[in-house]
Amino acid sequence: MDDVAKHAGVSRALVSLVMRDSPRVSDHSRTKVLASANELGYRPNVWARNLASGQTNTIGVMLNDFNNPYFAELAYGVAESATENGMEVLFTSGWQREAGELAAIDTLLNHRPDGIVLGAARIADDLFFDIAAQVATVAVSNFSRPDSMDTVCNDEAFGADLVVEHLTSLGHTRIAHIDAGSSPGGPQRRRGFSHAMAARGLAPIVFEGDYNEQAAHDASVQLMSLKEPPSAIFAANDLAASGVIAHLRDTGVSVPGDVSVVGYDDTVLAGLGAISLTTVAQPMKLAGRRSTELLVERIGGRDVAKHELLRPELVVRSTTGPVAQ
Amino acid sequence: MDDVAKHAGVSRALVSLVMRDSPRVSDHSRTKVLASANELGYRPNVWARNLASGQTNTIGVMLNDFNNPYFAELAYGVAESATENGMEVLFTSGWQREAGELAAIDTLLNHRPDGIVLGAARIADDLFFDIAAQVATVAVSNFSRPDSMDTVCNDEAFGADLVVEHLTSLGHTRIAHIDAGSSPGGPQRRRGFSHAMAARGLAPIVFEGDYNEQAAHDASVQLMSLKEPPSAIFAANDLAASGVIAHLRDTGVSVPGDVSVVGYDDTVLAGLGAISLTTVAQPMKLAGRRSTELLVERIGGRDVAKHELLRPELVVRSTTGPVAQ
DNA sequence: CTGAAAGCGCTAACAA
DNA sequence: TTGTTAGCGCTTTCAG
Repeated sequence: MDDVAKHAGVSRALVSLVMRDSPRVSDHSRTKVLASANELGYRPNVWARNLASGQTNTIGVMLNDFNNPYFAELAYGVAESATENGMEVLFTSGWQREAGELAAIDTLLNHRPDGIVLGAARIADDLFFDIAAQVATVAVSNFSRPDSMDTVCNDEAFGADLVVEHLTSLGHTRIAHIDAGSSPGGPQRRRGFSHAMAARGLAPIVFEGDYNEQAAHDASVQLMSLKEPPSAIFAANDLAASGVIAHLRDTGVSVPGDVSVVGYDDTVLAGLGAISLTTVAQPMKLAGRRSTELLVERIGGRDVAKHELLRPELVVRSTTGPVAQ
Repeated sequence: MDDVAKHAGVSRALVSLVMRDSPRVSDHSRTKVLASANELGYRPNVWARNLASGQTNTIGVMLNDFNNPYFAELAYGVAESATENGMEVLFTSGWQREAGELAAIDTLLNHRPDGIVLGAARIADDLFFDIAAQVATVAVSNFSRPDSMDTVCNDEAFGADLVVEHLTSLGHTRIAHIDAGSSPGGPQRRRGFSHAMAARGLAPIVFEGDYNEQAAHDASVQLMSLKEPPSAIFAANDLAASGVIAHLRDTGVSVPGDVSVVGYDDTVLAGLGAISLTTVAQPMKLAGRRSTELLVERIGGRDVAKHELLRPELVVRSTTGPVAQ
């Protein structure tokens, strides 16, 4: 910094002001300093800056799983909004294991970001409290509502209702849901489905599954061996829907000719030409944007918790059709 | 730190030694200090530590795209190996755009990790030099070989040869490759394919495509309208293969009855029950592990570049079969 | 806009 | 094994 000051013929304090984008520097000085900095290959040392200022201008994001497009969208939303707010973003992954999540959060906390967003973390509630006590925190897709932190969730009940509405409008009445057990969002989707069916005077058929192909495949086997198999299956998510479709195809059942299938999440695989799955799109990018904004507010001083509920949309593709005559 | 020292009744220096896992501290003092630290909720301030020590014990990873399982595996390998080496990992994404990559690398550089991994970065070669001059760097899946940095690549030619060997052993002779143009790895795969075909006395059919569904779909349309359409198609990657399969299915061509299709990368979508694609698996997790290890060596003082070439494997699923009679 | 001075929380010699 | 003493590179405050 001294070198830059010398090179530009100004004081160290001025260089500091320029590097911090202070408004009270003349344009002339600013360009001069910037030029010198560039020429000397000077890059402010964040550690020193953080140490002195107590701020990082960085937000940390813990993603339960890098392998899930659902989180990729969330990450993108956070990054986009953070850039607009002049902040940087660092990511860690929990690799789908709770121990991994803990380590990931620890890494984040070690680097002391100004705020963190927890993507569908499956850690215990009191750990959430611990974390929120240390740094501004927003939890995404976590339905517990501790008042110490903000949350952003999807309106799962509304999504389930969209699915039921779509299927009934196609004439389906025997509709089955393969759920996600107690995995995050699972209970909400199941409840939403049951309500939506009941509201239309239909009996909800629910089988236990999970957010993966195998569990859904197995549930599908049971489902199709019922005396009166359903004419439509609403799977826990896209991956589960893929498992169902694979099973139906293997057993010579036409999709959507004989049975309609709906997924959830609108991940890349749903859009694949070879699958083309009707599904429910969650606004994860928006969730990411909102998370960043909530964090910025928190950092700015807000101290009451906010809880957001986002509305999903139905994306109709080729795996749903009129009920067979 | 002072508080902890006071609480434990020792010197600040001792606390520092304990926090750094120094071997020359008595077990008695260590447990005492650790207990106090825990009780007081003390967490060493990394900024101060980094500033004073000049080290972060962190490695940064730039992934071109969070949405690609190919990178997720790489990330996992890096993380796993880093943990074993007592280091932490921070990720950024380039969101598939060059400007994004630059920003992502900048964020990483700002936090001054001990080393960085560049996952299939598409930035210019001289930028690589710039970066490698600032910090220990390893480039993954980048075939330029500047001696200032280590590289880890997949043996694309070998992978292409595996595909050709598999298809010819099934009796195919009219085999087409939809390539990835000049995208990373594309030229290598194309060349490997041509060599493998030529080595077996077969004429290589090559159409230009890219690493996405649409480009492959379009190429497939052209390919199938040839006077003598191929009996097997080797796509640039799994996504491209999905585009090909969608087109074939839409036009009533049976896979693999009429035409066999092979992908590349063995991403999740290849394993999907609804697709079940024969593909080439790249050892990306291993690539991640090797990257970390190379970095650790570099940080440890090695100053000659190492370049690694990893061997892919063929994964046979349901989209390839004997040539139609 | 400048210059000086204090200090962020820690590490790294060195001496005790 | 412990205590002491300098910094690490920056921000912040304040008077000019």
